[in-house]
Parts: sequence; C-alpha cells; structure tokens
Amino acid sequence: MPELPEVETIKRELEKAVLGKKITKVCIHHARVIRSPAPAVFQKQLKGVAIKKILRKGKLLIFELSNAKALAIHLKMTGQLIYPGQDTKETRVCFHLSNGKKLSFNDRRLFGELRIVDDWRQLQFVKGLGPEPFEVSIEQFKAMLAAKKTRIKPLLMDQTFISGVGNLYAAEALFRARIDPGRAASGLSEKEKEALFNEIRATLDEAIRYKGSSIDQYVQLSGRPGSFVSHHQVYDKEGKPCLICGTVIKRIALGGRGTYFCPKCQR
DNA sequence: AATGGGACCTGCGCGC
DNA sequence: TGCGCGCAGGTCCCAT
Repeated sequence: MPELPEVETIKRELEKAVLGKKITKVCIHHARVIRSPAPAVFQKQLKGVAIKKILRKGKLLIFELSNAKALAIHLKMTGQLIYPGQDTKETRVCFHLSNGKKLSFNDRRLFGELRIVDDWRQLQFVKGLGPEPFEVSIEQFKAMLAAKKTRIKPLLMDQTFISGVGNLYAAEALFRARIDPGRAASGLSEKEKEALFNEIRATLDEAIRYKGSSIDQYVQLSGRPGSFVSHHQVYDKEGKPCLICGTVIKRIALGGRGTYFCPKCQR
C-alpha cells in the first residue's frame, strides 16, 4: 500500500495545503496510533505550533515544527491523511488548523504510527533506511546487489537495502525488467541489473505522475484515488493473461508475501 | 547471513 | 442470510 509514490504524492499535496499553518488543537480518537510521547503530552506539544517543513524519507512522512520538534507519521498499511478532513469511524487523530479546517489521520487497522521527536534523524527507523532508488548510481546499485545472495524481490522490499519500494512496486519493476522474483540478487547479469535499476526508477516515477495506486485504502490527500492501478501489469492479476505473452499470471508466496509474476516473461 | 513465522489489527470476500 | 475463516502487507521480533 502506501509506498514511495503514494507517500510522495501526499507529501507534495501537504506542502500546498498545510505548510506554514498552525495547529490549534489535536483530537485523539484512538490513542494506539500515538507511539510517543503519551497522548496528553502529544497534544500539548503540538498546540499552537506551526508546520515549517514537510519531508519524506522512504515511506515515512515528517513535519518539522516551529517548536524545533518533528512529527513523524508512518501510514503502514491502511493509514490515510485527508485534508480537509471530516471525522469518520476510522479517524484516529485529527489536527485542527488555524484556518478552521482539519487534517485527519485515518487508519482502519491501527498499524500506523505517529510520534513527536526532537530529532527525526535520530530515529532508529530513519538511521536504518537504505538509500532511495533515486539516490544511488547504477554502479552503486550493481555493487549492492553483488553482495547479496538473497532473493531479489524480498531484497527490494527490505527498507535497509533500498527505501521506498514495497510489495506492489517490487512486483511491477521485476516484471518490467523481466526478472523472476525468486532469483538470487547476486546471480543477476549486468544487463539484468541495469534493467532492474532503470525499471524501478521508471515505475516509481510513473506511479508518482499518476498519484499512486489506490488499491485497498490508499487515497490522495484530497480523498480522491490515485490512478496508477490501471497501469499495473502483474500486481493483483493472478489468473489474468500477461499483457506481453498471454501466459497466465501466477501468484506465489515469497518471504511470506504475495508475489505476482509472469512465469514465461520473467526468468 | 538468510529465511520463516508470528505479532500487531480490521474488514473484506469467500465457502458453506 | 449469516457465520467462520483466510487474507491483505509495513515493520519488528524471535527462532532456526
């Protein structure tokens, strides 16, 4: 669900919608999503504070605040940020802003995490993140793969290896690069590594242009769906014909995750 | 080091 | 119609 393109879409919209605005009040409808500090402190620390900068690191969203602290938001699987928001039964936290509108954090499954920190760079999660696909050269990418014997698809989803790619875009990029998701990373040819590098970037770029993939819970900040789903070639297409060769798309489990691929095109 | 499994959760779609 | 169940997948944690 929310992977790099989805979080980037929300980040860009947030910059247009809430940057510079002041938080006047925070309502907590379900405290489970507040990971730190304690809910009452969380509310107090945000009251009267302005949103000075909005960043994204991998799938993590960060608001830098006028009180020198930062609000870090991870949407995990089903988190949504909606603006302007209205409370629904899935609204867990809402931020009242100085213009009278609300920014809502909705999360059906309560996996999402909000935390206020002094320095987001010191978060363990952030420290562990690998580079984003756009932050490495082809040479670096090749060297990173050469050092790994593990299967390529779980590796692409490993945020400490590269950050931002999840189950959906790993599957799509591997299809476009014609690589079997179960192949050993170090066993890819130079050509395959180059194709994969290019296709990861191209897939993420395109997905951002279409404002993400709205399957399950993801929507843009406005609440509208992203439209990249119609460009998916394998994800969630088990039993459907491959768009290249007509072979039936298969679904297997890899690293405990549903993995879609064309057994003929991907070798 | 690599891999598998479970945990965290809810709601959906399935089979009966 | 309704019930129980498997399943979705981001991240962490533990076991092998």
